[in-house]
Amino acid sequence: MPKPRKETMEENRMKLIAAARKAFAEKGYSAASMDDLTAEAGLTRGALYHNFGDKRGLLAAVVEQIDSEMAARAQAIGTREGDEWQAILAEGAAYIEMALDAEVQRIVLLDGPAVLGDPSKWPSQNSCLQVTKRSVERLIAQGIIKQLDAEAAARLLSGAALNAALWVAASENPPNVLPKAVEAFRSLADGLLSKPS
Amino acid sequence: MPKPRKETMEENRMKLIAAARKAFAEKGYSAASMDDLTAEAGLTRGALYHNFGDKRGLLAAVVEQIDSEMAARAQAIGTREGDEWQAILAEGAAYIEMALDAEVQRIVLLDGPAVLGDPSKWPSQNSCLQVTKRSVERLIAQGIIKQLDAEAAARLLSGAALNAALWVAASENPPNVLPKAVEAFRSLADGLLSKPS
DNA sequence: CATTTGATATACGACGCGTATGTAATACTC
DNA sequence: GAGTATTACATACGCGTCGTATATCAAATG
Repeated sequence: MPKPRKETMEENRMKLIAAARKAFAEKGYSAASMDDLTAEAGLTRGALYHNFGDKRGLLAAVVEQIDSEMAARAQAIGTREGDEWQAILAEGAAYIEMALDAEVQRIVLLDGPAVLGDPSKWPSQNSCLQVTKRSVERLIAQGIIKQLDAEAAARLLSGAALNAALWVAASENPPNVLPKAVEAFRSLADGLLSKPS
Repeated sequence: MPKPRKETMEENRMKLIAAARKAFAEKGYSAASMDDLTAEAGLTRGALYHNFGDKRGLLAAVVEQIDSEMAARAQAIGTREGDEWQAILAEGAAYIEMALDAEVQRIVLLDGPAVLGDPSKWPSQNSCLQVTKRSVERLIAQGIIKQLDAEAAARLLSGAALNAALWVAASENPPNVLPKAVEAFRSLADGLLSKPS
């Protein structure tokens, strides 16, 4: 009773991605060795090149996984809120907190853009951005925020949030400055409102 | 009459930095070869390692140069404006436009953070951030914007601006989306005002 | 059961970084 | 001003890594 082939291949893909997540987060993309990384997963570079093409392909797969996890989490947090405006604020705060995780920071915020280019061109299309863009579009339709380009507004919001997170994480005492960052973010976001509160 | 030593050394430093700017901008940091780069400057890796320690050191020097150029330009643009609030808006727009330059983008926005870490920990202390932080502090003192943490607000503003630029640059038709980004940035910034206009 | 497909392993070549050592010219010291 | 020390830069080497080309071996297929 041999194991079906598709199955083991998918297992291997997951093992490689998992090992890559760890290696990329700990050593950074460029310092992570593919030999070490694949050995950690009990495989060799052969499997890696067959599945992902090259090192960049592997990074793209890892980024996509993390990005979609973040988007799902942000959306879940957003939909818990009563109104749509509170939802987008909560999403933003959630991004800031998620980006405090070293894995997210190193892989998605630092190495990702440097190696893969701007998030708007990623294969995964950057789920996080998609989510906030949808939120912005709904808020514009409802007349709650100004008639801006939805993509621009989403991009600025997310950029502000993620940069805030980088700043918090690099600070001496992250738990201490995190609330300041969130407060500043919420203030900034208020600027999008058509009727400022 | 031999040339003074300090002088030729400074010349060589500048030649290396200039060559590095070009190479890093064109090929990206990791793909830029130090052998090629130094040859372009009429030197060898010996000079490079003596002057900058390692490849990262060279990147740090390049980043510092570009960053200070950007800060000077932004400040010049800011002081042309009548009141302080208009000044900071103009600075933000200036950052967006400056970040459309491939050199700035590739070196300062992408490779810089990935290789050197968060800008707040750069040796140059990131002159751009310093400039906007000062502006924010003055505006807070004047009661024009809310009583937020100046560093947080500066960081968010700059993050929004620079992310906007990345988005614009990656778009199909940059000249077309640039005004949208600037408009969105100005709206966002309004959120910092203590008395929204 | 024979054959083919394809997923993974192995072997190879090339390149780039960092360091250790060499060299020559300038800057000190008496 | 001659001898020495300093040091800016060049050269040579070793190590590690990536990407590809080839080999192997198990599973799918007829």
